[in-house]
Amino acid sequence: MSAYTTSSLKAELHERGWRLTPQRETILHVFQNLPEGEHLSAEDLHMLLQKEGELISLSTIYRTLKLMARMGILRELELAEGHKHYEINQPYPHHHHHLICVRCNKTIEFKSDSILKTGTKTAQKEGYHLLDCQLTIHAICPMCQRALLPL
Amino acid sequence: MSAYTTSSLKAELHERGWRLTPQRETILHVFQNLPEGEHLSAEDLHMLLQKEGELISLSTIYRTLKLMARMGILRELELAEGHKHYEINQPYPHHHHHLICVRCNKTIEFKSDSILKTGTKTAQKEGYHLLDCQLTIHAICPMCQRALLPL
DNA sequence: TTGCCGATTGTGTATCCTTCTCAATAAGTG
DNA sequence: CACTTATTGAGAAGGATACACAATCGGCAA
Repeated sequence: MSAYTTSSLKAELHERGWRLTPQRETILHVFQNLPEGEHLSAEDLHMLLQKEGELISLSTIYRTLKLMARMGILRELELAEGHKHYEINQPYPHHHHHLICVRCNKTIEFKSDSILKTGTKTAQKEGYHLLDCQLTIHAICPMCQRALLPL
Repeated sequence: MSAYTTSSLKAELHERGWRLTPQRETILHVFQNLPEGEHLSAEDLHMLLQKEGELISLSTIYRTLKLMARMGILRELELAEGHKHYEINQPYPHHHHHLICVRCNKTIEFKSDSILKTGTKTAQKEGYHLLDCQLTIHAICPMCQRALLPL
């Protein structure tokens, strides 16, 4: 889990016989420049790029998001039902976790050194190569508790 | 986060004007009797019930799984791409987390009191009503590291 | 710089999980 | 026992994601 630059992306791609394309570089840049706490779905990313005049097909977007998640560059988040969100996978001390309301999807980010340590240690102990480690707390936010809405 | 019985399920359903049906009771029983470390997808559950002669429609299964997850009775797990898995949401000291290989989906369970504490404290601090708290570690298992397969 | 090989892209299509619709059924209450 | 309304089941619909394949282009070696 470390910060990525275009050249480190290129290096890691080449290591596996893969290629650095403008599309991959563009997508990496988008996530690098995203404010902390923001995350995008495939559709979000597609529309955002269109607005900027970058026409990258949805297929490529899906392929790239999955690729970068499996490389450990992006984190795959389950913040809402039905689709995934992605954000850059930042190392300590920017690494964080999510507290999510299952009713309205209001999400709060929080940090915890000890969790990251536990995750790192657990992966290491089992011989796994760590990509991402996220604590997801499912809960009901104060407003939704009061509302007493149907589930 | 506490253990559920038929009568506590009934009570909590009635509290909201809902009903205890044989289907809901049956599904709860299945999860209660599942060995620790096992988890089912909607499809798995459907087939398992068919084998036992319990014919519950897929629609009802999906509805019930979601309902129970939102009540905090079941945990929704993302152990593989494309579909969710469910397991009973057990309290301390059975509460556990998952270390998952993103390549082959090999999953290892592990426990951590401190994570559960952190999760509980964080939810409390924000006024959220805790339903579930799970650390998910995405990584590559030793075998897949050696295989050097394409992502 | 040029040419080649093969990875990657884009378009349209296919797939699969999950949700929805609605009439029929049945749980809970007085 | 009757009534109200939540729930079920069957099939259809929806939506996110993956796939197929021809066209394109990145990287490398001459």
